[in-house]
Amino acid sequence: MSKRYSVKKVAELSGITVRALHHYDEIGLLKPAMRSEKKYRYYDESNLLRLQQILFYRELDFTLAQTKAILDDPEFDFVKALQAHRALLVQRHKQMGNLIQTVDQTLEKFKGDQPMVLQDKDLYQGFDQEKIDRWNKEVDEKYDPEKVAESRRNVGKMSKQQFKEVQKQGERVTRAISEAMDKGAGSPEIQELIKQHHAWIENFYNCPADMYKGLGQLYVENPEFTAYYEKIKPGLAAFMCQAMGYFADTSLKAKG
Amino acid sequence: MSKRYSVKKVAELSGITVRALHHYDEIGLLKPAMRSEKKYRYYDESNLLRLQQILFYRELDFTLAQTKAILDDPEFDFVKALQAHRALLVQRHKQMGNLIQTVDQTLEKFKGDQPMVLQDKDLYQGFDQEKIDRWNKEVDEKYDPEKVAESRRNVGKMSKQQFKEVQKQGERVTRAISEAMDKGAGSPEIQELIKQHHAWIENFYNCPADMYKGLGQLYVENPEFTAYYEKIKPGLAAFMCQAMGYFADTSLKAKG
DNA sequence: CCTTGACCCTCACCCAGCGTCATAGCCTAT
DNA sequence: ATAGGCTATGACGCTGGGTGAGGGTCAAGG
Repeated sequence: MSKRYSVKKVAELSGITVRALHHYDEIGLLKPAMRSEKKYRYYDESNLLRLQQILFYRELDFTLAQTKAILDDPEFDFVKALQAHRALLVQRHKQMGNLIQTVDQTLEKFKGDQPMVLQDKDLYQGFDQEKIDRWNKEVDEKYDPEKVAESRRNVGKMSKQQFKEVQKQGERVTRAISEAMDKGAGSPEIQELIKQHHAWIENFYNCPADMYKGLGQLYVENPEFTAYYEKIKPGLAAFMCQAMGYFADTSLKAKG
Repeated sequence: MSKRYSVKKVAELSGITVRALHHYDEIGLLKPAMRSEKKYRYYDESNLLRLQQILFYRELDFTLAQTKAILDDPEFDFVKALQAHRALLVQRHKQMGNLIQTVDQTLEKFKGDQPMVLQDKDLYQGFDQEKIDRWNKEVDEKYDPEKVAESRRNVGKMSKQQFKEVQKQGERVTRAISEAMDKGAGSPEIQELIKQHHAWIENFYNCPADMYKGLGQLYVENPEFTAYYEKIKPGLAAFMCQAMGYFADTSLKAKG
């Protein structure tokens, strides 16, 4: 005998708009418990409970798709999801910090009332270079200095456009993997894609089984990587790790 | 005799895509120096220079419209724009910090492996309440305790839906003001809107000339407010301050 | 019983900042 | 001359809804 709530009521209770409720209905995130003959939406208490959770994740800046994934799959490890999301938030937090610093520096320069001409060609590079540096540092801490130097040499030799190109390839593979996650980490489809991923990695440095496995670990342990993969799809970081481990144990070890 | 650069060249040099260049052309942010007979775009060095600046503002998370405004209007005080934008970044930075904390707290709770049931109705309120608290605190520091208490009473008496409603009204007025900025702060159009704004403020507390003027000051001095208005339109914070001051000096003083 | 006003429905277009085709024209090197 | 690389425009896609338009529905009061 639970009460039924009209859209308006729910909107008032929750503080979101009627349109948003329509939207959530459209995308299947929150379907009303029932529809009247005349198509009126009526929600019940379980709907409200779910809405609470939706709003919780929304506040934390999850996308609606992520929220749906979390709520719809009871298997979904939401502690891990939160942890991964945390990494993403930390990344943004740092980035904001950096931007603020950049603004401050710029203001510093122009307080001395120079005319508005930005300092030469190097602006382009600044941010990319920084990312590369950080990446290098990460790798430093975890791997053989020889390999690292090799990677750095390879990256250094590439032109900006080559670099972009290679980067794009990587993204394509990653996206393909994210879209086939439901097949399972050990599936032939995924393993084929992982093979491509491994080949891609070898653009940068030779990467035998152990190292590849280690890289997979890095994806879940290191916030920067985790953030990158979680941004693409929730659970992807952990999934990559698993699939890479499998690949290393089967294909790579058999080969080497 | 400067060189001409094709879209592809420019894309490679700058690291953005050809599509983005098309887009910038469409919105008038970066028009190629010339077009061949067959509509091919050709850029020159001054275009590249401008593109540098565009990318600079882009990195800082300005919108393209803001960037356009800054670059197209040589009168535009870009130091002020940067300062205002800084406030916005700081706000986001803080918010990220808060979210991270929230995640941590949640994780803390669920480390003790309780089932996934969020703690009752209060989630809804949490964030709104917090915002209200902060707002109250701001006002505390600047104003007469009597007025503050009054405001708080009024706000407290409103139902959530009333509050939303009133908030929406305010947003409407603010947006109208932002869209008529070009008329000038002293223009009849703006002053009429400012009158509505003042009336809106008086939903919360009685607000005589001096206080209204002070509120305008707050808009440029206090990062939270500044961020709010700058998010709507760059320069809006300062503009509001000016228009409110004018209104206070003319209409309010004459009346009172 | 009828009207009024509040509420509900479904389209369907709008924002940013491009990505991603689709379809077609252009240019140049062999 | 033909291939393949570059170019153009146009149009739809994404996120999370906002903002109508145009029309049906429901409860209360006269």
